[in-house]
Amino acid sequence: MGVSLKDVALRAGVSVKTVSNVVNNYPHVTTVTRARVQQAIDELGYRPNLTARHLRKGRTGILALAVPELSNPYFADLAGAVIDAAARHDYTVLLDHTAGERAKEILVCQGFRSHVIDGLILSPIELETEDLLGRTDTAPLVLLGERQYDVPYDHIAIDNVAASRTAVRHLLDLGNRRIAFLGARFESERQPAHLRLRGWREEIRAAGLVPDESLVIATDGYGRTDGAAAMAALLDRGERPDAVFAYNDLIALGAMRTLTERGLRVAQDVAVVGFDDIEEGRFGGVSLTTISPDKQAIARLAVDGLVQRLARSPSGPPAAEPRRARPGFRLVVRESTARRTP
Amino acid sequence: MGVSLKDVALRAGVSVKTVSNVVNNYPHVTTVTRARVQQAIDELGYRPNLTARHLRKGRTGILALAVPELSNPYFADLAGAVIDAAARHDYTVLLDHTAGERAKEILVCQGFRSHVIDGLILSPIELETEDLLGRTDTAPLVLLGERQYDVPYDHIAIDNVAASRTAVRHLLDLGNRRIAFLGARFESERQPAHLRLRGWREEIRAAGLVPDESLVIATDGYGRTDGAAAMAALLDRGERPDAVFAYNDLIALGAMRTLTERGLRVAQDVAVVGFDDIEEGRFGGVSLTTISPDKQAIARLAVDGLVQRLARSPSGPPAAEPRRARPGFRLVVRESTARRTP
DNA sequence: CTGAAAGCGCTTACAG
DNA sequence: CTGAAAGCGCTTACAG
Repeated sequence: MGVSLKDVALRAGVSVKTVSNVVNNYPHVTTVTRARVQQAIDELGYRPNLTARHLRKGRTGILALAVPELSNPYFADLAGAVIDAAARHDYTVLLDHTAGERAKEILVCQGFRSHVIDGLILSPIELETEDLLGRTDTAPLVLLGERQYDVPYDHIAIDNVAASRTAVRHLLDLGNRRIAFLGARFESERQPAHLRLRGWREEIRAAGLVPDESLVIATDGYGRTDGAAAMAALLDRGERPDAVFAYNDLIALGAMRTLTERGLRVAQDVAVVGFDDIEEGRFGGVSLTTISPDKQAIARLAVDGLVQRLARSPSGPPAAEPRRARPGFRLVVRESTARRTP
Repeated sequence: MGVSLKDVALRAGVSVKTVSNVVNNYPHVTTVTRARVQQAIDELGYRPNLTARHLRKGRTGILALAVPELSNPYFADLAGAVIDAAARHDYTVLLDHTAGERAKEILVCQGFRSHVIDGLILSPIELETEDLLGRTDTAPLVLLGERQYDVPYDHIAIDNVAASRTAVRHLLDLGNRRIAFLGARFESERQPAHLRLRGWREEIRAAGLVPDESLVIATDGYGRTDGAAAMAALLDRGERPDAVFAYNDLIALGAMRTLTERGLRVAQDVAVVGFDDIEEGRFGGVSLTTISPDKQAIARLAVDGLVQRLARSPSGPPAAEPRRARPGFRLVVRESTARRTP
């Protein structure tokens, strides 16, 4: 179908080697030869077959990124940042989403129909340590996010406990005492929300208070509707916190919606802090105070780590020892925690 | 590095052909042979090299999707839907974003470092007809969205004029007469917002009114900040519309933020309608009335079209004649256009 | 039902 | 500075 190196070589009256040299911009090709080859390329409309090149070189130039949901703006933004970071190294990104389901996460880890990728960046939710230990795919893997694993893979995550403590301290400084925590799946040590809940507990204790576990509400998922339902459940139980710290912005935004519907004023009646700093939080009726992780740094660290490993041993088992990177975060104060006017 | 078919064949004491047959689940392999081969595969941990398979078959199993921005929830949701639709056909998705810049869109069209893909789905903003006519890449292409081109490629878009008219009629039915239009790049016939602006004009005329062009505001981009700025500009000019129809939800949400900041009540003072039906619109302080395009259908039509073409002529020039598909849409009425209590 | 061999389009030592 | 040839790992007519 396509035009091959051989066709170009034939037309230019040189060997394929020479054409290859021209295509790959190798030095040491006579100007005149180069011109002749280039002309043949143009006339024939030759385009190199990357698949063949990949087969030969053992690399594809493709990185995969798997996140729970693209519909969560945090992950959509992260994906954009990863695509940009990858482009800087001439890599292209294959995107997948797992819905946060263990089976799908395992599939992705195992290189499911993806022997085509050079490396993988995964943001897991339900994946277990054993799934990772049983991994047979040889492409380098970088883990993202709050989950903790004892496995020999690079791991990139902000300090979730410290970030949560910062958020809770802000709420305490404002005079709040009954601070609710809204989040999903924090039962076990290893689960996603665990570290943020721990930050909530630690900071409340550090203030000399006793964490009120009845103010901890488990959401079903990580979306706006989950936050709205959790807030409603809390209020229905007759609890009336003076502040809410949510696992993420989406849950916080859902909670704010419920507060408004119930006639409670965000900030004045109930202060709210989220986590992620998605742009949406800045544009609601009341803008949202939140923890802003450095997404650019996360994307860059993930991609750079992969690229480095790839340069060292193309698709081999972890050569260098696994790294844990800690990108930064900051608290962004907005209207949802405006100081109450007494 | 990896284990090849040959290694497995050697171990199982059969030819590579037989191993290939087993791997590909071809019938006509003795149960005993199959078992022996399978055992060798397991022992060696053999994983087929997809790149080699691709080279041989001339197909990669990868579809590319290029959207303007992943940070726009509409496109993030669309990307998710495309990934799911592709998975149903055993295709995987390479994602790229163009920032709506012509140069980047051309690059994507030309198969920029992407001879690895079987087909391309592109949602263009600035791309011109000539860019498309000059396309040399042979991978089938499906165009998405409002832009109109006279080119031999599949095009999938809802009826933007009809959708806009529906939105404006809703506003008129509510008794609004001064309806502003907020959108980007609608100057030329071919530009993205042109059809939606046309719908605004047509419906106002159909109501026996004269479209007031001073209520048409060009935004810089398609985001929340652009909508907020456009609304502010309009109010600063002393105009006080009784309704706003925005090119998309993000612009509408930004406009709503400005209205609130200026002490105007959304719905009671100024009704607002957006376009896209992103989830965020349902959770603001005031939920947003919007046009909801059938994203699932759009994704399905795009992927199915590509897959069909691929089945026919793997990466050849458009064999079948180009199709224009028209997925549906509906108006979703929410609080931002609640009937005014007189 | 299975084997030997060619070839997908490229890169890369190895010669000259 | 350029050529002839092997080989990346697979699939697929062609035989048997």
